[in-house]
Amino acid sequence: MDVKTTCLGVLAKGEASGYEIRKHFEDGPFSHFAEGGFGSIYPALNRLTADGLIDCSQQAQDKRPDKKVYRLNDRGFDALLGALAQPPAEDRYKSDLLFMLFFADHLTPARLALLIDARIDFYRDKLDQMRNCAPTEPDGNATSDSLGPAFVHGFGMSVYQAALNYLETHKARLLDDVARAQNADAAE
Amino acid sequence: MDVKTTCLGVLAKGEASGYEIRKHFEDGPFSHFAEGGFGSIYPALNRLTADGLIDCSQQAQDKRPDKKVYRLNDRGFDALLGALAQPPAEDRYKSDLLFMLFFADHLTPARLALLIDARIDFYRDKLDQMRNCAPTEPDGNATSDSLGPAFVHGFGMSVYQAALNYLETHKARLLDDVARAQNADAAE
DNA sequence: CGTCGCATGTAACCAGTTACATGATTAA
DNA sequence: TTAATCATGTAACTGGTTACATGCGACG
Repeated sequence: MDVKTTCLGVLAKGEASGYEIRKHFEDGPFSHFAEGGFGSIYPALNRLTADGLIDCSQQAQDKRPDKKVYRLNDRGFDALLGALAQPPAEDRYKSDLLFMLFFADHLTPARLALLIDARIDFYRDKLDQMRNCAPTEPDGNATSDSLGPAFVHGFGMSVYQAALNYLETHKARLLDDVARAQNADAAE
Repeated sequence: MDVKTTCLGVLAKGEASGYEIRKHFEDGPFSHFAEGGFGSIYPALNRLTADGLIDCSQQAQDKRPDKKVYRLNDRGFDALLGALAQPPAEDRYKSDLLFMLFFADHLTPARLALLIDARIDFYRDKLDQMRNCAPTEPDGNATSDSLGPAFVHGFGMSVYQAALNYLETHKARLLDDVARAQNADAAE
């Protein structure tokens, strides 16, 4: 599942420019399981246009480059369905932070606290942000096409919440244990 | 944080061959936040040897290629500490499954069930496997160098458990809602 | 006066994946 | 007999990241 397919997915939810697509990857409902920078999105969009899966309508703007708004067409929609019918690749998760914390005994408690606090803040912000863009309508009337987004949104929040809880409840203990172990070492 | 650094990390916990390192990425304590296949590990190991960060002792074996066991040396350890002192890159998580579930309204309930059940099984297996290789000693005596691994291990289990719980508790509802929405559509 | 947000793109680079090459042993 | 485990490696590919290029408006 490459950037091209991901773009198809974003466009299936509504027309957008390359710039807006990237925002979806960063902040929007796709942010916790997809990624892509300008350097991959713009070429992908050009490729999809050349392949006839999306249409582009140029909108002239004052003192700015033309805004190119892309819209999924029927062939593009079929291509998306095709990707959806494929067996999914395994999730991939990579974390520098966990790698570092794995070697907690080689870090000072101060640095550990810094690293963990930064991540706690990150999760708190992320959760706040997600609470403010829940995909279900305020009146509770879920439309058929918000079922998936709502499910995925809830999944993301659960996982982030679990991560946050873990860090909050185990941080002090880790700091403590590491400090004691290092004092013991120094005393030897 | 590239494969070279990750290999350094694995070797800091004990000598290993390329083959064994890959197993650590797949099953071992590094499996939930690091990855790498043979095609990246072997070149990385050769590079680290050339750079003088690890030492290699060849062990002849019957009817098999020589087993090359690598060991971290002082320079390699310093390099690891250097990497640990760097600001960590953001976590990256990519999930085909979540992307697919996002478009639940375009999938049949049968396929949704298949996808979700497969993932439920995955998390159950993973959690079982993790329970059987907890980094704390059975007697509860944590050594200083198991503090980090134990913390990271606990983190991973919490997050997997949260993901599993979510899928288990919300699966039926999603299937139901999607089926109803699709029936309504067909009736129109 | 700086930097963030808007807005698009290219080119070089690089890291990692995939496929290939080899081959014995053991369990299903 | 088929697949998995052990065991190492190379070469081609591919995909995405990074850095560069351009430029105005708004906010602090």
